[in-house]
Amino acid sequence: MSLQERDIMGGLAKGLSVIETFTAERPRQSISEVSAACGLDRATARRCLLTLAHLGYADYDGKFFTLTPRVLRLGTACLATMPLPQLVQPLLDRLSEQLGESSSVSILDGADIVYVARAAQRKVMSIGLMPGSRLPAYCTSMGRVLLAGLPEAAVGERLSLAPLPARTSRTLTDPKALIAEFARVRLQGYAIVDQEVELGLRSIAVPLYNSRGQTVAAMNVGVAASRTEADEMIRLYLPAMIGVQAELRKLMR
Amino acid sequence: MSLQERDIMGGLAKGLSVIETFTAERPRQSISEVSAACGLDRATARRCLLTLAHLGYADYDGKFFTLTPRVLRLGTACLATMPLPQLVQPLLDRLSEQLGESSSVSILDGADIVYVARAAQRKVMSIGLMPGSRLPAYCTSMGRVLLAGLPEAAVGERLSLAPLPARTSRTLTDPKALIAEFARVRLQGYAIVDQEVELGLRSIAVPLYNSRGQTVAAMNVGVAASRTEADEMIRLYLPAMIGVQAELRKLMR
DNA sequence: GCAGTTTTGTGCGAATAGTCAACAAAGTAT
DNA sequence: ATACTTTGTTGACTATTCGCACAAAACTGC
Repeated sequence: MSLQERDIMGGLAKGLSVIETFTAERPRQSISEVSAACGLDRATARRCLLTLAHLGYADYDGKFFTLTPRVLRLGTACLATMPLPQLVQPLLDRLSEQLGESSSVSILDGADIVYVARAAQRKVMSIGLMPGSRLPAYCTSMGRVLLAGLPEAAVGERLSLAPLPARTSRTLTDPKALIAEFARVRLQGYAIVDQEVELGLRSIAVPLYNSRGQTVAAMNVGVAASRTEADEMIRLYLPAMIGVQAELRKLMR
Repeated sequence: MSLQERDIMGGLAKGLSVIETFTAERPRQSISEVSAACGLDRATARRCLLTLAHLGYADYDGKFFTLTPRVLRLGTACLATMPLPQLVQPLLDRLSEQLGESSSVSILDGADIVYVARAAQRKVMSIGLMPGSRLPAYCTSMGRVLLAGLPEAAVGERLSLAPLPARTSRTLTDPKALIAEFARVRLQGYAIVDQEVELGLRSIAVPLYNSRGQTVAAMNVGVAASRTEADEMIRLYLPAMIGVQAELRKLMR
């Protein structure tokens, strides 16, 4: 065993990767499917699944395994440890009501943004968003604000973690163009994304800082493209967003 | 090792229990704290935590461990496998808008209800609710509907899993009274809870069935006590809720 | 019905993790 | 300053788990 990996528990790592193989496309999996999905030996995958079932994290009908709501405790254990959601939720509710549009807060995880708080005002997106939901960072306004706050080397690394599909005809997918856009976002202090995630949806985002000036999250306002032009968004939404940004900066550690 | 526990992986079980020791009250924990919280040897807890850190599920500053957003992938892996949230969300949005009040869907996990979908209309509760949030089943309208759908033996077991604190002066806490209330709920097909979770909050819930008639979830409408009397809720909200119940029944497998 | 294919379950040796105890380091109280 | 507690780390020994190979069972297509 290698020097630095002396204290790594293989069983735990394998079990967690087994949980992550369950997705919307594969909600019910047999032992072989799981084994193939995460590259484990069938015997090992079987033991992981039986362990999960024994602990109440999975159900087993003799053939297929499914995850149980108990798994949600793991995720909420994490959300609960974050002070950010509780702190921003009231500010977010007020902002959203004031502007009459949906507003969200997200943080970065790998190449994704993860929603941690949301105040929905009217339904704009076809996909349902809720705390814990994920979207790729490169094509979202919050993602661009968060990536713009990272050192350039780290950005390249994150972009290489996942493919950059063109979600709509307007999606920026060229890494160079994206890096240039991040530089622009860093300078102007906000990001606007115009129907790059989904046609008909525009979004503007600003970074959220803690009291030490570190970027800890991003906040956005999303609006139907038919309601507001892209350049109008700056005038209509940005001032109120900057206000929340300043308020939260005082509250965060 | 015993016969049925031959295929249980201790490392996985221990690692998951380590994740669950992180709560809002203990967001940052040292090795010893984790060790004490889940009854593991310090050496074992250390290896679990180092493994989690190595895999990106935790951060380590040399002294304290914190969970990272990556842990959320585990929980959302589960939410994503459930067809229910996607199916009910549009119905819930419509119902909520129609009635002008917040509406939610939840399922049972142990002695808790877990929110899986929510359409917020106005802020009634002091605590923020979102998909993944938990409340004790015994004192919530959705919890009572769900418990009423279980065999009586199972109900007693679930109630004994956790204490039954009186969250307000009106909370039912006597197990016998609760069992009687469940019987009433079962007969009438809905549950009303009047300020037992939180003062100022009333809620009415109905079970949601699949096409085979099994109870798979519960749906509620919550309202400020000052806006609607308890007996008014039946007339104002129940008919629309029954409509959604019938509609969903056709959609669910 | 039967052979071929896929999937699941089970020993066994090799490798790994868990326990316990000792030790070192840091903080606390006296 | 010294003794005492608490905490993190390491090593040795034991027990358990991993992954391979094989056996059994289920599912295919003829």
